Amino acid sequence: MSKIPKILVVDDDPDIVEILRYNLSLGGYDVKSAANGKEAIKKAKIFLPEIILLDVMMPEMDGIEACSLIKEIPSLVNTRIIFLSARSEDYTQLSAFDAGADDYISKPVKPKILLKKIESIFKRLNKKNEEITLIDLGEVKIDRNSYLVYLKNKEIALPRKEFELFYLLASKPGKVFTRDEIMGKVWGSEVVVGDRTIDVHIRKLREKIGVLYFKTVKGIGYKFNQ
Amino acid sequence: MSKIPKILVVDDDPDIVEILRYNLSLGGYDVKSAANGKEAIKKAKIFLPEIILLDVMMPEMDGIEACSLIKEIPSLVNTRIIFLSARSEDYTQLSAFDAGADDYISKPVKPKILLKKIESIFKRLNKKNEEITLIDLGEVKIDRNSYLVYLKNKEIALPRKEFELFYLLASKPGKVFTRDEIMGKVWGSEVVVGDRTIDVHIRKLREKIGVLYFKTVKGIGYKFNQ
DNA sequence: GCAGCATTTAACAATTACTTAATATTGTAA
DNA sequence: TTACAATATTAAGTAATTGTTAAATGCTGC
Repeated sequence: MSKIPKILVVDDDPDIVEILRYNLSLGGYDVKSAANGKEAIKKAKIFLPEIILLDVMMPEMDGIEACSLIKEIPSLVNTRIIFLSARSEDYTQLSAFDAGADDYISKPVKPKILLKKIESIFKRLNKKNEEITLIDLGEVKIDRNSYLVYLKNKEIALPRKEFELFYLLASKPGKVFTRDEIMGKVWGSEVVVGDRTIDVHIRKLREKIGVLYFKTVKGIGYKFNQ
Repeated sequence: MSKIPKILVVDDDPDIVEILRYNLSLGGYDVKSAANGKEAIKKAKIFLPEIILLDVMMPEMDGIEACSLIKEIPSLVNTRIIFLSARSEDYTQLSAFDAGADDYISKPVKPKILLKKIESIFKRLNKKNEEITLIDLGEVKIDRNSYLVYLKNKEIALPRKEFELFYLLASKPGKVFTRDEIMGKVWGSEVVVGDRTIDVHIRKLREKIGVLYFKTVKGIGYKFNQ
């Protein structure tokens, strides 16, 4: 993601808008604001924010209604909406989620929590775009949704690391993944584990999926062959 | 929704009652009125309105007290209550919501705003009724309306958290829900509870519904299997 | 304020996943 | 072919996650 993430803040109380705007700006976001539901919808259409912070209680059009309307605008279907409210009862939460809310923060808003939430939403957004939930190679299928692998329609459950490794290799059949690449993507670049760890996992995969699928390229790494 | 929506207007000032009655009638609603809290409760029990407009300041029994009492009447639990008040301070709003109010309009009431609010409440009410309240997987049925679970036609009552967890997992059979996901959707993302809380609830479900339905995906989360 | 249930915590056990270490085997370049 | 570095194979050790209980805490209706 290269662009600066955009956030629209909607609250009828200018003080709250200012506090939020200040904190979010510090967090490096591109912030705009609106004072009510109507204005929010108008501005959102032009601004196209990734996230909208929406007060539940507002004059004229309340947040829940605004949320419903926003969710119906095609260019904003992927916009995440976070509600702000003084009440945190189940009732409100429920109708908020019915209206299409993605998260919920109760007032008074603590800047740290807010920023954390926003960050985690962006992380999720980016992840979603990268990830495909199903790799379908005919004989072999890998379903991230259920964390299952299908081999000739036989269902196989794999432990996490094996699954991730398999998923990585199968994401580009025929491509050779270097050990460094595998290490970085499956284990994370900070984790330090021994040389043999990858081999052992490959072995497990060969055992469970079939030897011929996993080709060693000596000195380089491994590749998956259909 | 085929019936004409019913609204009960409660205010000690006959002029205000008349204005509201006039505007709401134009809006196509079936309107009745009461002049104080006591009368309101009496009439509400018979009239069974979907919405009650309740003045906060009234002689004898104020709106907040009346609201609390109304919310305790079983046949009126689904009735939405909108407060009317000359004051719009936070203080009033808070105690109104504590009493179970669903919305709030400050006087002088602008007919347009009033009608819009009412309309949006009805829209929400209807939407809720339309929404899937029953998950039917054959052997297993989960009914949101009654908060009951049917297992091979045997009725099982679950406590709220267990129910919500079950409902979430069963909403997408086969999908693995991560612990974070479960936490966010069942507990709310702000709530902080210990690591073992989810496990304990899963355990209860396994105990009551059956072990084989709930699959652990170690390192990821849980999924429901039919 | 108390009874009864719901929910959470905490401590520990059990299980599973992951890593390592030791050794064997393989592929390849000289 | 030989030497040797890279990889394979095991089994065992270690770490991480989840399961289980019981007890503590919270909550709700009387």
